[in-house]
Amino acid sequence: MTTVALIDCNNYYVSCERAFDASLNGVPVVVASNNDGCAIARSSEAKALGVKMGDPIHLIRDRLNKHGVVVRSSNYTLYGDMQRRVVAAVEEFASEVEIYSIDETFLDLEPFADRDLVDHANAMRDQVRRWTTIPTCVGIAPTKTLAKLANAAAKKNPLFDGVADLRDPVLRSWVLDRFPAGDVWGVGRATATKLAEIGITTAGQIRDMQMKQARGLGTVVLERLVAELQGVAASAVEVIEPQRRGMAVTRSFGTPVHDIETLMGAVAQYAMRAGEKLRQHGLVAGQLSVFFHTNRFKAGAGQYQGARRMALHPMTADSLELLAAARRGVEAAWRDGYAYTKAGIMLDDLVAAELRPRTLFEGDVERRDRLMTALDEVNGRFGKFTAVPAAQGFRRDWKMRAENRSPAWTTRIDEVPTVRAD
DNA sequence: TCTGGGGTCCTAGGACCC
DNA sequence: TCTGGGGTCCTAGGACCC
Repeated sequence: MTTVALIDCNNYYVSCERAFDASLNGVPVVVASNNDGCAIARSSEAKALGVKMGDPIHLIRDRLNKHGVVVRSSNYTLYGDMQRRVVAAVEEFASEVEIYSIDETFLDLEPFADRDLVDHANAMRDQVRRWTTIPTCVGIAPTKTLAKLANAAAKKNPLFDGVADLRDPVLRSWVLDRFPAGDVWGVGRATATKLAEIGITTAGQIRDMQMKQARGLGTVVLERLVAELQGVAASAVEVIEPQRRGMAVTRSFGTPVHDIETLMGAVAQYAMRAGEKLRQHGLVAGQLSVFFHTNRFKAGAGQYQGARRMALHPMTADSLELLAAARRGVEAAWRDGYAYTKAGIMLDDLVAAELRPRTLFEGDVERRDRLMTALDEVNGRFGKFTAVPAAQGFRRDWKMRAENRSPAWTTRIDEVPTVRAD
């Protein structure tokens, strides 16, 4: 038997915004996705007003205004930096820590299993609060899937007061019988529908499925899920970050793009950013895909999706090589006469830079490496886009909207909060 | 005017091989 | 006229996650 906990930050992006702006406390707050498109985080007050995850901001604008909901553009630099602090606050409470997402961390609590784990979890929550101000909930159970479920129960049911320890089988069954099948981690819309067709609507019923039935209805994924709900771990708390398989830089445009030069400018910026990400992770890529498409939500408008995949040999993390490949892809896939609203670059076949296969005719790789290092340093020190290739252009009409972005409170010296005594 | 941006894993089916 | 029985690898697409 293992003992797993999941600690999850409440309304994470909103809580990060509130950490540096007390005026947001007690009022409804929504954090919008890139381009100020959708609601991706909501304070409890905003949830109470009926704002749903993924609601398009422009469709609910009136309601937001009427209730005085504060809308913040997303500030991922801030959220990423705050995550580091949360993880640091949590580490001493577990033997192993797996960062699962920007606001969730799995903990191996096996060595602490004979303590009162509710007390243990509350001490951990206090520490996170003190270090970051961020409120959290904790779920404890024998497997990760059950810990996820326990966490959801801790959040939803006031009875638990923020910490649900479901190691006790009787309590666990009680919760599972009342937990909607579609809310179980790993059960999405398609699977929920299939389950409902055979009368399965609770987590308890999924747990009681025959393995063969689970396999037949879904795939091995559902089979594993049944095992996890039965308390048999199908996945462990993983400390080591797995090798990444792919990487992407994609953005919607603030205004539609009609000409290839402007599109190239956007794609050039994404290529530069993709190279930077590769180098940060010490990786090289073997394949680059570029795509661009029209607004699929717009009925009646001409629709087109352009995409090309280019092999990169030698494998590379050189932004200028990525840029050249992306340009060739755009040229090949371009079609006049459409209003493009989104483009992106995806990298595949990722390999650690030091394991990169060598080829003949590579050119002066070291010199280019030094150029890229210099580029990263300049842009790191003086801000993004200080040094850019001419192809990126100087006008960025297409750039995304972020009208209510909070400052980089914790990561840029010129934007740290100041306190005045007057 | 207007709907995010990342990721992972699994399966089916085609191409190709002996 | 006859037309096996395995393999592997790759890709596209679906489903799911935050």
